[in-house]
Amino acid sequence: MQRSLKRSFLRIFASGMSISYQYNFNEIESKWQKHWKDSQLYKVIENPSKPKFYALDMFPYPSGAGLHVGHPLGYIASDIVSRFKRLNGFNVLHPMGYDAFGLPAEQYAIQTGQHPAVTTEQNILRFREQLDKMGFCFDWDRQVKTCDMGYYKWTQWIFTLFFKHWYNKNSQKAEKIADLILYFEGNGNLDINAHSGKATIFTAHEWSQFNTIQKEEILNHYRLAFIDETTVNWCEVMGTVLANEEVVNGVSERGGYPVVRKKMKQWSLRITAYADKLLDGLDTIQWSDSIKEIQKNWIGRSEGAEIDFNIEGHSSKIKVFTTRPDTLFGATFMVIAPESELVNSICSESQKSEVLAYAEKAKNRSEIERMVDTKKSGIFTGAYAINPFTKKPIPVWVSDYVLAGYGTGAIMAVPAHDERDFEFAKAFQLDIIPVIKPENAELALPLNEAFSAKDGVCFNSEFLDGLQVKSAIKKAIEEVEKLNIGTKKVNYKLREAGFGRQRYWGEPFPIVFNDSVPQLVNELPVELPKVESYKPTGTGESPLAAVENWVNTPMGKRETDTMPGWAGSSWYFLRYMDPNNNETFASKESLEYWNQVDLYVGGSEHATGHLLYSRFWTKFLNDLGYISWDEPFKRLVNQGMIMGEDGQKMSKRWGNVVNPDDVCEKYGADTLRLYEMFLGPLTDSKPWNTNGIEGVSRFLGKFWRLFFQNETFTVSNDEPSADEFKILHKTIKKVTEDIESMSFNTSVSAFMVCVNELGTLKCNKKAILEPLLMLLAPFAPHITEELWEALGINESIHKAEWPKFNNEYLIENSFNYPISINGKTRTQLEFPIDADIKEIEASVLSNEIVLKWTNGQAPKKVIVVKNRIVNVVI
RNA sequence: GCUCGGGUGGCGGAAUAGGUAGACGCGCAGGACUUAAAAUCCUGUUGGCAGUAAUGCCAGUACGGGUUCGAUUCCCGUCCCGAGCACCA
Repeated sequence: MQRSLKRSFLRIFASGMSISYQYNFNEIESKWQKHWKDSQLYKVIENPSKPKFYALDMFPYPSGAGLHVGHPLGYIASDIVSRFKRLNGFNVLHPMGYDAFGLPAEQYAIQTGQHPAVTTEQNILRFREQLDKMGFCFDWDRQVKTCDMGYYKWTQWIFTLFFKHWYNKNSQKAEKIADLILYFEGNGNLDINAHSGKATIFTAHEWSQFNTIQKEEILNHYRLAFIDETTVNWCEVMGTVLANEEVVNGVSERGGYPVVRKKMKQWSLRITAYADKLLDGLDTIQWSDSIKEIQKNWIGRSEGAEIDFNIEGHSSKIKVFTTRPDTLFGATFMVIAPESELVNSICSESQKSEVLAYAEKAKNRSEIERMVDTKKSGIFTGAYAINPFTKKPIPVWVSDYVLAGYGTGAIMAVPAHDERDFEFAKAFQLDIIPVIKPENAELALPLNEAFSAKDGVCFNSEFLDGLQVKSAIKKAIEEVEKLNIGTKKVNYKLREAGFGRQRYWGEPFPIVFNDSVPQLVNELPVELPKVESYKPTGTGESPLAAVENWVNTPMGKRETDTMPGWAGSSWYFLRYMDPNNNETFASKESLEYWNQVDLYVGGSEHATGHLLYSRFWTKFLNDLGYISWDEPFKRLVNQGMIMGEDGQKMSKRWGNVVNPDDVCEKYGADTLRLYEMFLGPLTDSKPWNTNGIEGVSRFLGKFWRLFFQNETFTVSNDEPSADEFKILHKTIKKVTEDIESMSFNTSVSAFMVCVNELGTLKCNKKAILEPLLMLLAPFAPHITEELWEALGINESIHKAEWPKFNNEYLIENSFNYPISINGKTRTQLEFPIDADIKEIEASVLSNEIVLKWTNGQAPKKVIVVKNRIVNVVI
């Protein structure tokens, strides 16, 4: 009695108001959200005395549907890391904004006539309201919206940089077009090693004779932003060009109208200049293997040779790309793409009408037809090429299995060693001559499939006979180069990035045309004008084309296409560093301080779009010296999808959408945050489970009640016991490690274990609960702040210092060994931590359960792994 | 077809420099408190067999092999699921 009276109890009343035994999360959360906002707790300013950490979420497109519980998953994870880093002494940049240009807002405008700016703003307000309820530590002063003029001014500015630069393969850098022109004036272009289009060779004198239009045509081949003839998805019924995602299975997503491929002139960015850098850079960043793999495949680098084939009776040649020059002796025919210019020029008179008819039909084949019908089709041109090694004439065919856009649009066909060529040869009874066989075996002839393996030996191949494929490739290229008919060559699947959209709701180009010569507009921004109608013009031009007083300027006619959705998102991570700067896209100092994004969280669906383009723009800006690094995102984590309770994708269509507002209302934001983390590993897809949230909700209730006795807030100043310290430090260790490895589900579990154990011990000691509050603060910022205040601490818990882990509390003096017989655990025995192995062995062998198994026999072997396990082999 | 992931209780998932499989939570069953309910707390919960019970034995991490004293973890083969690419020469 005397002792218990002597125990000192602290009874603390937060700011004169007693803290309720009931955990009123709604009250607590709105109280602190307001408080944090008023006190600008999350305001971030550059502070060179502190190390920085940049945690970024992929900014959302503000759709009309609002957020469902799947959207904030990644935001919660990055929020936890941000808060954790801040508590560990980092100055953390954790911003949010909106990817606000795009199709859905425009579609909505077409239907309702409401200006996209208006509906976008409404949607943003709704998003903001939802985000605010979840207690994120975003610095909203740094918000960016890609559709703001103050933002897209700089998107346009970056475009002007692309326009004003070319890629020099010698320096491996983008350089000024102005300098290139100076060079042309003095030297022509013979010695320029550029990543460019097909520019013809000219001398300095010839250059001086070209007129402005001719000069621009040439420069267009060099510019990194250039006008290109590209294939677009044209929907005749809708009278508009469609984006790839608007075309599903060859028909328009809306209405299901047929879509054809149509050539059109539009802006492109010369991303292929950066193909190698984009590939090599992957080795320097911490991204998931799958995303790296997707980008690798997308870039699709392959090494081989380009070889010219003479055509009998023609002066022109057929240039082909092949990765297997070692099989040249087996090339028995050639195939050119239907789009190839050679189709018309080489085919014999007798074949002409048939060939042209085939080519025409193949060119217009829709995607859907191509997908359904993979049988080989083709037609003989009547022309023969000469195999440069065998000197034999081989027929030239046209077929749509050869793609115009890859390599040279023509191939040498080696049916014996390529499956597609084999199929074609079978269909049209063409010669199949094997030239590679397995190392220690003969090929079974006649072949019933192509032998395409790359580990084999050449035969039937004169000077290549007996060589392994790898060395034969080398030798064949040497020979081709000696004969002056070809050269070593690297090819990429990566296409130039189409940069024009025939749409209204996007960034206007800072371009006017004067006699078809594009010129930069110097005054930025070029403002997006208001229009009467958002409907497609039917001509394939954007609705801007109808705004005559905007299109026609004293300088010339404006470009009426707008930039694609990915323009604004390719550099937004830089703007957050200095979002309100009117002088430059971001100041040198802020760029240098915040530097690369340390952690980027977002969906994997952007693997070949946004994530590739951002890397491209970063490398380009690095070339120009605007930024000092050449990869934007050091570490990338792709959160998984949260599916509906029925296991299907969460969507209005299935009626399985869970709204985070409702969850916050019913359980509180802290519970929502904790539950989303507890569901499973961040990167996995997993279904939502309404029952599951109860468990997390109960946990927070238990946690809250640790601070109460007899329904009164009561925390003791007593010194904790060894057990209590052990529980705390075990949790510090686990949670710290788990946050670093982004294993949030297991840290929530560690909290539950900790609270269960402290509950059993009825521990209410300040020395334990105070550090525990800090551990939980990144996950559940409101409840911890409330209890922190109740402990009488004035400064916010989110400005505190992360608890230090002390291993001494975890040191045990004994270990409970699992004792197994033949690998199966049969009992357990406790031994001192430093017990002698011999003693353990002797003691184990005399144990009665072990004796039962050994049955008096001496064991074959006894394995003792110190402080791990004992295994007795009998 | 090719490439990359992944298959663990009724469910979400823990545990891999090889060392007690199923942490934590849900669900379910039983119990305490209550006139009752809610809330809260306690106990049990991989399957099979045996036993009144404590408990014991057998099987078990998609399937079949292998390496090892010991395999969810490493190796080989098969099946299934998911994602990406898809005539790229």
